[in-house]
Amino acid sequence: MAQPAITWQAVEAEALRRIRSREWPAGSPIPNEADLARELGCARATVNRALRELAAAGLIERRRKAGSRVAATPVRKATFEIPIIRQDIAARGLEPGYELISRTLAPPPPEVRLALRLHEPAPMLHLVALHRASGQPFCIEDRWINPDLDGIEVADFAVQSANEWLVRNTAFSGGDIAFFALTAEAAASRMLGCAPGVAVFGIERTTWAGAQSITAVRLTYAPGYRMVTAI
Amino acid sequence: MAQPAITWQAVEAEALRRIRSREWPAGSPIPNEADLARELGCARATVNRALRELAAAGLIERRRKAGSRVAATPVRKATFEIPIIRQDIAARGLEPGYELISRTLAPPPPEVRLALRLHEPAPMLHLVALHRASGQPFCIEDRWINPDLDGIEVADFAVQSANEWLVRNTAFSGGDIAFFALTAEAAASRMLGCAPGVAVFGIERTTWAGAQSITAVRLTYAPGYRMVTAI
DNA sequence: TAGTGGTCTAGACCACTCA
DNA sequence: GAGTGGTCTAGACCACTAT
Repeated sequence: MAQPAITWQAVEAEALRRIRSREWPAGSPIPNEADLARELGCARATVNRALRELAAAGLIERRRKAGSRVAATPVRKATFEIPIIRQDIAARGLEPGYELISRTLAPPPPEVRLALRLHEPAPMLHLVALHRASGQPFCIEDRWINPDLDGIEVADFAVQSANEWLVRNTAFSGGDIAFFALTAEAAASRMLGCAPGVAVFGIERTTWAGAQSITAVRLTYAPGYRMVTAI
Repeated sequence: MAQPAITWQAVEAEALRRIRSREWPAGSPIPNEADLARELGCARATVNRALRELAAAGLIERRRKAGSRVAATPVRKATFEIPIIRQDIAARGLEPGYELISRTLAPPPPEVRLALRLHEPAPMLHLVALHRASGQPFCIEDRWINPDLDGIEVADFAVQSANEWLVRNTAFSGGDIAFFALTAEAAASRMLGCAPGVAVFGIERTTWAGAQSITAVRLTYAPGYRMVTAI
């Protein structure tokens, strides 16, 4: 090629410019890929790649036959990573610590059964553990695990957190995650070393593989925790 | 082509199978794109697309020259949408309401200046508003806005929330978002109609366009709010 | 320096979906 | 039915980086 090729990033930037300058107003259709490719002097695949990125970011909507249009109400999509807790602690420059508080086999409470879509109150493995960051309490991990998972009978959760064991040893097809605020009650405040009644950040996550449920976990973070990401 | 083409989804599924079956163990290198394409009988671009998706999902790590390897500690990535508050309320089947509490021009507090990377304590537009869901308090919007934005002098924030005005009327190049728990103090608890000291969910967001800061906002949700997404 | 992923091109066929 | 996006192919060049 005599000319340097147009990159898909350049096409994306140009499309973004047109959206922001209202040259392509919100809610209105934009040219089809073939026309854009001709206009910008690049291959349709390049335009496709650029527009696919914008669609993934929620800035345009694409439909076959109907074409693409600028999203009427741009929805910002933010992606954040759900790290292994130990890595989250290490990334903050602190020393990760882990302590298994209890390990029992018991029928889960109704809300856990519901979250995991279980019909029968069969016993599950219940673990409670405390993660520390440079000695300070960081997060309580309260987890229910399907006791029929391969290899779980030999897993030593006193040494390795269930978080890590599961990530490394189970497949996984889907799940839900929820973020919320809760009040640290007596037991939690004792473990986290804070006053009872303090507001703390919580995450509940459920995962399953096909029809088999894997685990439901509630993470309760020490006061002051912030989950941060760039958009 | 006599044979139906191999799709990138098929390549991705096959790679996923090998990772989960430990045929490609965690942390170990996988074949390069050209070899995989030959083995699977498809074009390298197809393999590239599949592996790019897996890399975006955090399951493999890719580096030029060094090749690709299975991530030693797979990081789950979740994407969630940051909706306009009114849409969030409507999506819950409730009737959105909006009430402007105050609108002033004042120098922002230090934490807001810091978040927006401002050096001078120039006055900014300060809005406080309450969003309601079917009459019930839903969320407090406490926002600082750059008063130099185009068209802002004619915007009527008593009618349209700043949230919506900004989404529709400003460009935007980047920002930060943070999620945390906080305690509803006197003023907030009064507006939200809850007891003081209750744990509530908060979001702080900062956005700017190039070197120009746009807005910093803190959203304080009524007790019980959960931010949910699928992974 | 050489190997690997990143990307572009030009052409083609297909799948979805609106009219 | 026909227009649009979704994808595949085969070949090519480039950019980054480990050695």
